[in-house]
Amino acid sequence: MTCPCFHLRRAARVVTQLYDEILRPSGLRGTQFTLLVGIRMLQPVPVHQLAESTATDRTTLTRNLKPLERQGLVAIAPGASDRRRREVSLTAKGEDALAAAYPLWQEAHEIVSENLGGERLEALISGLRETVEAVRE
Amino acid sequence: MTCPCFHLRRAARVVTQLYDEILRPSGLRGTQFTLLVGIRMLQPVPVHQLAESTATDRTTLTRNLKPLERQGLVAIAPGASDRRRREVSLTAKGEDALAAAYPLWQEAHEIVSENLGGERLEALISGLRETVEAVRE
DNA sequence: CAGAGATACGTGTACACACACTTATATGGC
DNA sequence: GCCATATAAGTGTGTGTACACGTATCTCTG
Repeated sequence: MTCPCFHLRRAARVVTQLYDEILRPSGLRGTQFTLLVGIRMLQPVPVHQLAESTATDRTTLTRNLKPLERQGLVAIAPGASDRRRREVSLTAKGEDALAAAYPLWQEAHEIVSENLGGERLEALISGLRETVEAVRE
Repeated sequence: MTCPCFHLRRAARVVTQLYDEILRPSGLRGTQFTLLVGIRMLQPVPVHQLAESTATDRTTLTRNLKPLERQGLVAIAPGASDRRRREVSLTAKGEDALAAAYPLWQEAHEIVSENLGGERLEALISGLRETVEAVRE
């Protein structure tokens, strides 16, 4: 079987499990780490823009933000100029959590990079980028 | 950001959405289609072996089989030689559903293949296979 | 400036995913 | 044959994912 849907999901499962395991001491999941990084780059950012920039469904993002908000890692405030918007930012606690998790994230990255080979990893990520662009128009 | 976990998950989301959309008339999700194909190849297959062969957690598989069993597409019977096992097979209805969905699956595959380019798709899938092998030992 | 259409967002529902924990059955050493 | 251990599987819980639908707010046209 050469089904891209199957292979993408399977690889995502395996790699996510590795990241979750390594990141465990930080209390963050892999998805949560990357979401916090995304917020950090764009903050304060309305939900729809965060959804667009991560190719996540808007309603999924609402749900994914829930545990982070509950833990006090992100703050969500109504937009000043447009009251329909809800603008997401990191809290100080969120910054700290990200900083604490960073070495673990690096460790996970190195494991993947060493096991797969740096060049192959680069090529894979390029391929994944191209795939997103190709499928998403 | 060159995080493999992020890029894998993002690409998996985008491609899964495409497959789900194209497969919709069949009533199957992309994951369900590939799971049925896996069962078809190995049937009758105990849950743990199906989990191993798809790199899915065993408990995830139990849950994923639920809707398929409810729709009567798969049958799950206690193992004859080992009563701990529960052996999974396609029903006739499951075979039919797979056959009906197959042209749609082909269509989705062609869209990805044409948009990305056949060679790139091949390379991507090889990279995904290698990734699973590399991370999984 | 009123109302139509567009935009931003949340909730209900259902599936996908996995860890911790528990139960049932098989196996092998004694 | 009995019991310790290993193996196969399910459930509880929490997160990740998205579609259908409904609500609030904005914008733009008449």
